[in-house]
Amino acid sequence: MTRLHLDQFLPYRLSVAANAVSTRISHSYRRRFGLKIPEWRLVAILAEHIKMTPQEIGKKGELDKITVSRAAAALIARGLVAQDRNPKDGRSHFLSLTAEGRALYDEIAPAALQLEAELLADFSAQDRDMLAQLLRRITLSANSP
Amino acid sequence: MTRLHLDQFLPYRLSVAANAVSTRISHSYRRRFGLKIPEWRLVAILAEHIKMTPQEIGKKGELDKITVSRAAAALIARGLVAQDRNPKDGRSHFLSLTAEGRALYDEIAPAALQLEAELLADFSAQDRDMLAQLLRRITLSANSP
DNA sequence: TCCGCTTGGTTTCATTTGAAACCGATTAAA
DNA sequence: TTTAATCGGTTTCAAATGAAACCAAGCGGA
Repeated sequence: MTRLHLDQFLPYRLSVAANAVSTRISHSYRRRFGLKIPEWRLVAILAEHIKMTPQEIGKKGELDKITVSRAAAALIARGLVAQDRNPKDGRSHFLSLTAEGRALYDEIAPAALQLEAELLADFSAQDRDMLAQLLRRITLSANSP
Repeated sequence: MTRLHLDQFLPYRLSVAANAVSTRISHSYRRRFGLKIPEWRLVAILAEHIKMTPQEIGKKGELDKITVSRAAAALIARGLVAQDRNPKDGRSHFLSLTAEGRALYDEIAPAALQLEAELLADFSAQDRDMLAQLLRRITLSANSP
């Protein structure tokens, strides 16, 4: 039987990599824009979709409903996100970026891309595609019980 | 300028993948062996190294000293890990697995490998190597500046 | 229509996490 | 030596997270 070596154990390597990237990034977002990761995700999703219910956002961004709720509350408090009534369903509501939210996004997006570019600085285009694809497969695999 | 699409944004994909794998795994460890991830890491490291100071463990396993300290305390309380004085330095001490800790490890290791095998079920050997290598590079890259 | 069941979202509470303060032991400098 | 700075590790405190309870609003069958 193959012995277990932590160094070569996928869940370990994955966790270490994600952690390294995520702390690097989150410090940057936090410091420069006052956003936590879920808040940033929510902004990014709304920037791509105009108008969404919390539930749709959660599904799209792999955030649970508690997280979405809290991130939205924080962003609304800062005037970056607005809430509309959902005429179809009184329990729910739509979220969207305000002009101010959009402006912040327009400022963050290039910074985010820049940071990604730094991380991937010495990856070829093939490497990048490969990595993206492998991560997607792992995600599927981990989610399919 | 390339637009930002969350779906294709590396930090996002990486975080989603790591999260999926990690929640899957941590539930399993927790339920079956009563271990949290850092505790499991500590056990795995001690299984490979016999005797180590908390500091060495932290370096080896990418755990900060607080985390190591707490994991060790929990494991010692359960009788899975023992503490020896470090004759060279009175501030520090050595940690090692007890017989009981070793026995637990011998039970977990195959389960961990099994779980990894499931996650990687439809990955070729090349895919696995590629993934491992890419993750390592990303980690370095994120930690470097 | 009424009543129980589900559903979207929020709140509460307990647990986890990380930063900074802390403590005793060691080293370096005077 | 004595004293100051540093270092390994632990503790404390505040913030972040997740599970479960909760609250309306909608749904569905009698």
